[in-house]
Amino acid sequence: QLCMRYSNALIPTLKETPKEAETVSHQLMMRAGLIRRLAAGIYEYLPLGLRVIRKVENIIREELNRAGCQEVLLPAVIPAELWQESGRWDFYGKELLRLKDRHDREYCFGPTHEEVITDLVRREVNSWRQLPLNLYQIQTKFRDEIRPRFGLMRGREFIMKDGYSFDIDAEGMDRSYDAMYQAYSRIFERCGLDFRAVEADTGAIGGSSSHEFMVLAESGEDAVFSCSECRYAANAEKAESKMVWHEVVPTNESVATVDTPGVTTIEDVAKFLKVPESALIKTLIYDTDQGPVVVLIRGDQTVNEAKVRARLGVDRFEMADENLVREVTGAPVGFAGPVGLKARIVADVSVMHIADGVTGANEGDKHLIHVVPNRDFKPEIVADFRLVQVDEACPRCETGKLRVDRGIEVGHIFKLGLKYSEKLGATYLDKEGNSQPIVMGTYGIGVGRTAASSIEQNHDKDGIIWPIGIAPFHVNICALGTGGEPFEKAYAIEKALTEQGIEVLVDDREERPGVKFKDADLIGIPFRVTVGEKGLAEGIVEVRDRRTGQVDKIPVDGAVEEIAARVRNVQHGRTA
RNA sequence: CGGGGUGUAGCGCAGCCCGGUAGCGCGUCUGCUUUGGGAGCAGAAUGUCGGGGGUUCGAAUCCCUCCACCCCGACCA
Repeated sequence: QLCMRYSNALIPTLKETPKEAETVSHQLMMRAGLIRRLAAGIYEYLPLGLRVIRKVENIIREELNRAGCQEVLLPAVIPAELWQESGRWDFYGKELLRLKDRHDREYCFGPTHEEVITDLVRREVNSWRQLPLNLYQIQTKFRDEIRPRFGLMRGREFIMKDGYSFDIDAEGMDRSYDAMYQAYSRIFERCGLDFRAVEADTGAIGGSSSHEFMVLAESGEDAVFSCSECRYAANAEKAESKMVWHEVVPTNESVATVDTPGVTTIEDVAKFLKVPESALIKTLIYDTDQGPVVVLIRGDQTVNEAKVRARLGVDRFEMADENLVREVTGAPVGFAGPVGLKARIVADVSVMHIADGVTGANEGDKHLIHVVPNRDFKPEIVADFRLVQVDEACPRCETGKLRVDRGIEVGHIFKLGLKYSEKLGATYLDKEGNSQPIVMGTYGIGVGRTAASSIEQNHDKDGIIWPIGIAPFHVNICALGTGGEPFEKAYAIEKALTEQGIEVLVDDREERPGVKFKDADLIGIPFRVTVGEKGLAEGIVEVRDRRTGQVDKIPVDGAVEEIAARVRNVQHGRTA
């Protein structure tokens, strides 16, 4: 639908900001009449909002189809058996919306579709000749989030593009992954977003790589670390930094016990014993599905639980409660240490560079001093388990420092490997006739979130400033007055522009000019064309650029060509 | 799930402490005037005061309870 008349369109703009809306994108989506809320995290898409959503979807379709992907549409309601087969029925938790039909058979409303697509592929794909294959869909998902917020940014029901690649081997998967990386970059560019592809944590699956596409915005829920000099970027869970370790000479003194009555925190112990926090060996007890694990890190550093989780390959990983701490260490919380501890111990690299350490004695109100790693205790694993901090050195280049920004995750690509194909038995016959597991990748884009993050990046005090690629219309014609020549002229321009494939909203309401201008700014269509009696008397109409605010008077004759040219210019990335 | 908060007209809010039968601004409708940045005047409509229960002669207001929503936290393939 190329054109719309405002007078009979449902565009319920609001002068005031609904109090439920906290972030700019949520506020403006409400005020511009794009969405309305039905329940927590569940929204209605109104005509303008839907148009934006469809624009994003179509950009996704074009780029994915160009990259050789095929669109499918899978069911939203999925039988429990498939999820039980993959093991996620028990694992996914409360986020999974579970349903029962009239026969009491169990289903879930799909939050993601690895199971369904893998099931389809295992039934329909048998030969290496059918691979590689890359299938995607654009569909409504449901995740029963603990706390939905920020409008479309974190809804429970949301529209997502999810895609899956199937290859004969890891090299093929890498190629598919790279193709998606490129396609995603083009998609977000066309959506007019300032984004970064950052390295992401691969979770307990381990080994494979993953990137998140983050839109930089103040309101972002995720931290993005990036290098000031090179292209390194990673999310907080994955980020590494280059630490400089000084050569240390371990103390010759043997371990000694000191009384530290009631002194339990790192800060207090350091103060009490008059040593820097970096001399302490912080000892944290975790409860995991592999049993208790003791994690050591230097006192001035913070454990990155995601790194430990990934390295150990555990699924459940939480801080031990008081009872478990006592069970493992024999002491109350605050006096744990690795020396003589009969437990599974892993350590961050930082610990191994402590020359003369202090740690808990596994006995109430006592600490140990002169502790030397590898002499007094030996961790099972030494690795990078540290949460990086701003201004630390970039792990990739020599010169850069890490900075941190807020980001909104709009896309995620992930090398799955064999996880689902093995669980569900998705195999193919290779050239030698041997059965091989299919190697998979999974790729997602939050469609509504992409639209919302565009608003976060493109707005001013008056409203939204849509990038032309996802704007609900290209041109907003404000016909001033209540009819007569301005309206006739506006309709004529509308018709001519429409014939050239340009999308036009004509504001033909019986409203004063100010009202139309305010709404035009709010809605944020890239070009506003004002057709009024005054202008027509001079033989001109006005074209206003929403982003720059610049107004140009152009002759009525030839106005259509001029407007069309400006739209094309912006569409092709040239400044008007 | 823990902590905090809010539910009164389509939207934003006052009234609640100190019970007396519901109000303001915007929006909506009608008429007249107006018409280049959210008009003016006149008139009008609109509420189970989130639901249920209780106290009371009388409850938006006090008490109990349930629900919804928002914020912070923990959680998040």
